[in-house]
Amino acid sequence: MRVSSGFIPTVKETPADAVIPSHQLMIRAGMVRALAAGVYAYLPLCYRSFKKAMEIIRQEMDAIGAQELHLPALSPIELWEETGRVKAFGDILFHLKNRPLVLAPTHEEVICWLAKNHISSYKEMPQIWYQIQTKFRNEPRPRSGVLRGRQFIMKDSYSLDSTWNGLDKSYDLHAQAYKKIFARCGLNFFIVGASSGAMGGTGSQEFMMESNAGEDIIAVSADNSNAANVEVATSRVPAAPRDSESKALKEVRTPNIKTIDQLAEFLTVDHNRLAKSVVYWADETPVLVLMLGNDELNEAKLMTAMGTEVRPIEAEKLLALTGADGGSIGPVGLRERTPASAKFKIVADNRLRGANNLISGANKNDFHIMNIDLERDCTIDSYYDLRTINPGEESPNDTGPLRVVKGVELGHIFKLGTKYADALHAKFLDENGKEQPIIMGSYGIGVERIIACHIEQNHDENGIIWDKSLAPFMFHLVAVGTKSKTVIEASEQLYAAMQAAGLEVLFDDRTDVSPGFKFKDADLLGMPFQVIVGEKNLAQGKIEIKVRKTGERSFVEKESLILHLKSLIED
RNA sequence: CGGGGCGUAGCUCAGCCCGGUUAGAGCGCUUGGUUUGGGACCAAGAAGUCGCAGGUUCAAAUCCUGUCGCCCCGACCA
Repeated sequence: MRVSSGFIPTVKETPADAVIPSHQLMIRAGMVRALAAGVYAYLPLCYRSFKKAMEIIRQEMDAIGAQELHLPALSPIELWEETGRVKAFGDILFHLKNRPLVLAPTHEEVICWLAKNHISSYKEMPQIWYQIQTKFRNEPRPRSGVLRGRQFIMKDSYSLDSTWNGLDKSYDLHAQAYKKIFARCGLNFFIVGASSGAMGGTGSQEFMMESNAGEDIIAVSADNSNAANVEVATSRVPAAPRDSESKALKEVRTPNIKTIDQLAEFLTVDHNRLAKSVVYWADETPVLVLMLGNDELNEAKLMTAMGTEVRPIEAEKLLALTGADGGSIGPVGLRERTPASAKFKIVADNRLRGANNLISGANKNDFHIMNIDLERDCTIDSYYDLRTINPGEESPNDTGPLRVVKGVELGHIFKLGTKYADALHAKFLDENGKEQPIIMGSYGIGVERIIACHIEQNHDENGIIWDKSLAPFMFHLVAVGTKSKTVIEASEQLYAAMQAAGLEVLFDDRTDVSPGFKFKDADLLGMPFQVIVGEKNLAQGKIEIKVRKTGERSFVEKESLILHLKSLIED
């Protein structure tokens, strides 16, 4: 491809609307243009990279015996009514105005329809079907360039099995394939256990990449072997100590003490003697939550523990119920002094299980109670893991200290089970002639996210730095000094020779821009190797090669250039 | 859905508060000339219903109302 006649609209200035590096660079490098919020045109350079990523995906999917197919984007809304997903997706689902059709946000229903009509025996399974297609979701807030769009390219595959063991096998095949795919794309990823959300099903894992542009917060061990969403993450932290002797309760005056730190200092005690109280509503029930020291309550964990939505109690309401303000609440005597109708629940974090000689609020402003024994002096309804982990704490499987990072979800694999087959009556006859629902799995990868994440991870102040696996072109041939006939001739010859040798080359043959302009563009576009043809080097029979990633330059004899370039690809 | 910001030339933006020449700059584009190893220079040009609709006014890019679009934060996110 020649730059002079190609469509690569680069821009010097950083576009105002783009905030994250990948978005800025994809616009500056002439890869994408936004047509509407969350809707992008993928220009030639971009699409070449997409095709690279898709080809890697295809190879690895084919390798596990998956079969590629192509499904309609339009599907009858009736199909989605049957699985209850018109309601589940809500506003995310794009509806058509003049036909009872929807734009598919994913394809479980269509796969299930196919399976229902054509899979009737256990002998016909397992099957793995996949598609690499555009999906449509009316995201309430598209953002971060192509990372969250209203239409996007997704590799989605679906497994059909006759047994639960079969599903496990199909699922594991995908997990293995995904590891290979992301590794081949040069991405650092980690795997986190995930909730299945509205997809339903019995298990799922996410493939995440660490990135500041990410929307998920993940705790990951130093060696990336252990990762979990902070909403469920745990760490190794010691429990509060239990002394052999529980001392007698004692009320102490603690004037103007508002925080745990102030309290620890005022009473000169360690944090692990302090039980912090926070009060929430779980539906209409007030819940006193005890946390050790300065441990932060994790609302998502509380929600899971309570099995319902939770929200912090209002300050006035708390005062009205207990007669004390937030800083002075505690478990001792709480139920006695609050109206029975309130039905106060008291729960505590696991770190406090059975602890004694604790200090907590006295339910009286400016007073605390010392030497509380949670077993002797109050009734804890339940203990749960409720704390938010902190960076630096030891990971639960002893694989080093945890980091807390933002992550982008690159892929997600689900064991769906029989939810869809049940709803759409996709059944088969098993070995005993008994009718059973088909057991499904579904497995997605975001193609745009592979490219955008790669750019997020591989760029500098000058532009993109492509990995060889995803680069639109392996080589960027730059003719410097296009007034010189020798340069023009030599670069044209090289271009032809490189193409003949099957090398992917972008040829900057422009005669109307300065060398500096070409160099800036070459760095911006970020092909792995720049092959620079200049008059001075040419006079000595040499061609210059610049490695984009390192900036390292070398000079190669013109005659041996093609061989040399081939060796560069091999490394 | 809550909060904030922005819509003026292809791009980045000034002008708006405080209404009043013919609406500007830089980049890009066209033509001619000079340049050519890190986003060159000179000259001459083309390019805008100031997002849209209504209102106030002798007069609106500027003030008011509505509306549409875009970005950011939050909520949400198979």
